[in-house]
This record gives sequence, structure tokens and C-alpha cells, in this order.
Amino acid sequence: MIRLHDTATGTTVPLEPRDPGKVSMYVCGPTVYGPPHVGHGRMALVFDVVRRYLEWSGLEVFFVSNVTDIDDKIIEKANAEGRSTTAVAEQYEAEWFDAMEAIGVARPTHSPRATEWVDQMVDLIADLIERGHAYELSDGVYLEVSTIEGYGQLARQDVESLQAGARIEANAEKRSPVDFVLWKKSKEGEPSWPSPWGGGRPGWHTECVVMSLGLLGDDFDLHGGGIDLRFPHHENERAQAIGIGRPFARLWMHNGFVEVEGEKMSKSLGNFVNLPDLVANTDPRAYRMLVLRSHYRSPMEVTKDSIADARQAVARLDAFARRTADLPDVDPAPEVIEQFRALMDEDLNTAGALDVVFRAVRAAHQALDMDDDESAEPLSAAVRSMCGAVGLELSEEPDEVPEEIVAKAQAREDARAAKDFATADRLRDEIQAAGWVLDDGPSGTTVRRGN
RNA sequence: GGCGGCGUGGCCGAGUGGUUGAGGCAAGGGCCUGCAAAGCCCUGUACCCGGGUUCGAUUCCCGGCGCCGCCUCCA
Repeated sequence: MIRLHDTATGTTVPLEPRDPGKVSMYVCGPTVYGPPHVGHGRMALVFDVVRRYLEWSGLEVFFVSNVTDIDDKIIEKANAEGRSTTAVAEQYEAEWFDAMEAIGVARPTHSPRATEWVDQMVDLIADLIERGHAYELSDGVYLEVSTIEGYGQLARQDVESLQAGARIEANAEKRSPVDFVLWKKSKEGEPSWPSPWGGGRPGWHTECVVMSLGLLGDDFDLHGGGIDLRFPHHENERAQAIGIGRPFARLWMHNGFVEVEGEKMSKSLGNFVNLPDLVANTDPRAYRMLVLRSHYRSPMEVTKDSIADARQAVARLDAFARRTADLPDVDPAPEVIEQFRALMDEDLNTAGALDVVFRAVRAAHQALDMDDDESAEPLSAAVRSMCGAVGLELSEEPDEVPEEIVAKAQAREDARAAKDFATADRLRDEIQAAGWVLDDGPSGTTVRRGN
């Protein structure tokens, strides 16, 4: 039985899907106004692991993750650069999916764009007004928080304390400082969609309500995102669903932040790391490894050292994959799989689950050292299965080696055969300096990329 | 001010009321190797502080200290 931590109740509860055997999940995706950073990367990896693990566990997963392609920040960016909001959104959406592909995040089943759901948002807002949960002001339509039963559940705060903390709003007309905007009437030159309240655009919470309910239906299973979305974004989504009387997410999952030097990484602090930069400079699997090594709800430190450390851990798995590449496929060792499953089932203890992986790796190496293939085979199969469950791809294929390096490696072979070890060592040094590693094994020498 | 989280060996980071207390990385020693690499073996007085509960606490409770996050920009 899979148990997950539910932010709404602060407890870890069994995952009991609405439709047995099927899981519907919605994860808040990016607002596409800039290149993704490592925080986005962690979020995407965490939920990619959720999805893969659920699938590995035999569940069918229907995974929706949106793209917010209309927003104040996109408008600002477009104005600053003298191009259309569409051009900005398209560029960064493409960058987003490129980066996701690079880090091995599988495409969602659906990735709807906000601009394609504006009609449904207008309907939702009209419904909220009709039911007395929303009101129109000169600059837009607002949700009246005090009319929503249980508002503050995700924030774990009562409305009064939220109010106490509310920042001073530009709009003093609002009935309460905590009321939030559903529809923004557009000013001159801003993108605009028709509505009963005049031309305008949606606020940033409504899209996720209509897209999640629209694509997954009422009472869907999981709703996820970064911990910062817990409040106000998810709270405000929930408020709208409650307002129109529709059962919303059954379980809320939030991943912890990425930190840099002990502080939250954020644009305002200027300490963010772009995901494309990270991917360009290291094996992208290292980042997944790093993400897996901490619990998804804990803060995670990203530094050069932590990445390099994770890279070495991946290298250990690769070396194992190479050594076991030719073993026959057998059923994975059941006791290993069960340990792994027990850890993962309890709110995705990926760090603990990796222990199981690495212990199986060592046990298989030990067996192979004693020529006990029979013991090694199920362990190797288990390692492959577990890595697959969390999306860690192992590279057992030889690397593409440049001609020049192949030639040097051959020359070294010749020198070794002639017992000219001085020449052999000199050639290996050259090969190493070029970033390649030679492994002399019983069945010959292999060349692979260095770390 | 309100709410929440965290503090484990050189680093990262799981976990547990109790003789043998993960794992990865790094370090030292050894085996293997022509030399390496990979792998294997061995080594390293870990649980912020002070009380309490207990036969026994790193693990539970209370207090303190420190760090971090949220309270409508943010994954």
C-alpha cells in the first residue's frame, strides 16, 4: 500500500485512487517567462519520480501539468523586449520542454496551456459570481474569501492571521485584503479576452482549477507543486472549486525548495542556477541522483560539490551496468524488490530506497567476484528494475570514442603486447589527459569517457 | 507577531527506544592489476545543548540555542 504525505492534513495517508488501479494527478507547471532553473528541475523530477513509481507499481497514471502562457511577468517581458506575449511564451515553453527532455522527465499525458482554457475560466468566474462568492470591481473580479468554508486549510492558518500578514494592496476597494483576483480587466495594449466584465485576462489561480477539473474530473487523486504554491496558489484553487461545489484534489503533495548556500534560491535573491547551464556542464543524471538522495519534502542544497558527488554515485551504477550488461534477463531478486518497495511506499523514501539499490550492487559485485553468476543475475535485474522505477537510466553501452583515441588505445595495446610498458603508460596518460579512461579487463580493454 | 520545518561521522544523507547503529562521496590501509581503472576487503569514539519519562534515548516529552521556510513575485 502506497502512503503519501498530504499537505492539507499534515499526515501521511494511504493513496486510495478514485478509480481503482488508476491515478489522476495534476502538477502546476511553469509560467513561461524565462529559462527554467534548478528549482523547477527538482519539482519536475520529483513528480516524474512519483509518476514513474506509481506506474512501476502497476497503476495507470493520467498526468496533467499545465503551462501558464499568460501572466503579468510574461507581459512585462514582452513589453521590455518589444515583442508579443505569444512569442515570449512560445520561446520559453520550448526551452522548458528541451530542459525537461535533457533531465529525462517524461512528458505529461497532457500539458494544457492557460490561453486555451480562457472560455472555461470565464464560465467558472461567472458561476462564482452567481453563487455569491465573487464580486466585480473597477479593475477586475475578486473572490470573496470569507464566503468560502474552510479557507486556510492548506496554509494551516485561519483567515484572520492571513489577513494580519497580508501585504498592503494596491487595490483598496477589495472587501478584504485576502480576497484575490480572478479576472483582470486589461489596460491599453495588454492581451485581452472577451468576458461579461469586459476585455481582460485570467488571474493566475483559475486556470489550474478549470484544467484539472476539465481534464481529470471531480475528485481527482493528486495535486502537486512546489511548496511555495501551497499558499496562496493552491489555497486559492481550492477555494474556487469549493465555491462552485465541486470536489477537488484528494491529496496535496508539495516538494521542498532548492537552496544555495543554505538559503532559498530565488530570483529576488539573485542566487538561482539555470537548468540548461547545469545540464550543459554535467551528466544530467547527476541531478536526478541528487534529487533522489534527499527526501522530496526536505530542502536540498545544490552546489558544485553536491553535483559532483552525485555524479560519482551515478558512475558507480554505470560501472555496475557495464559489468552486468551480458547477464541473462531473470526475475529480479524478490527480497530486494520488497525492501525497495517498502521504503518507496512510505511517502517515497527515495534516499532509503537508493540504499537498497547500492547494497544490491555490492552484493552482485561480490557474487561476480566469486564467479557466482546465479546469485548475481537476480540482483542485477533488481538493480535495473529499481533504477527504472525512479527514472535513473544506466549506461551500459560503450561510449562513442573518437578515431584519434581509438588509434591511441590500439597503439597502447600493441605496446603492451610487446611488453613496452613505458610506451603503453605514456599513451594511456595521453588518453587520460584527453578525458578518456581505459579499463583493461579479462576480455580486452574498453575505452570510456572520464568523469 | 502567527504557522511550519530542520539540527546525525570529513561532506551529503536515511533510520531506529536496546547487544553487530544505512548508503553515497571523500580519506587511509590491503587484495586484484605489468602499472592503472573498475571491483572487493578492512579502518574511522555520528546523532545541537539542558532537563524529564524509561531498566535503557540519537530516537518519546518539556525547555533552550542555532538555521530555514510560509503568511498573496516565486517550483
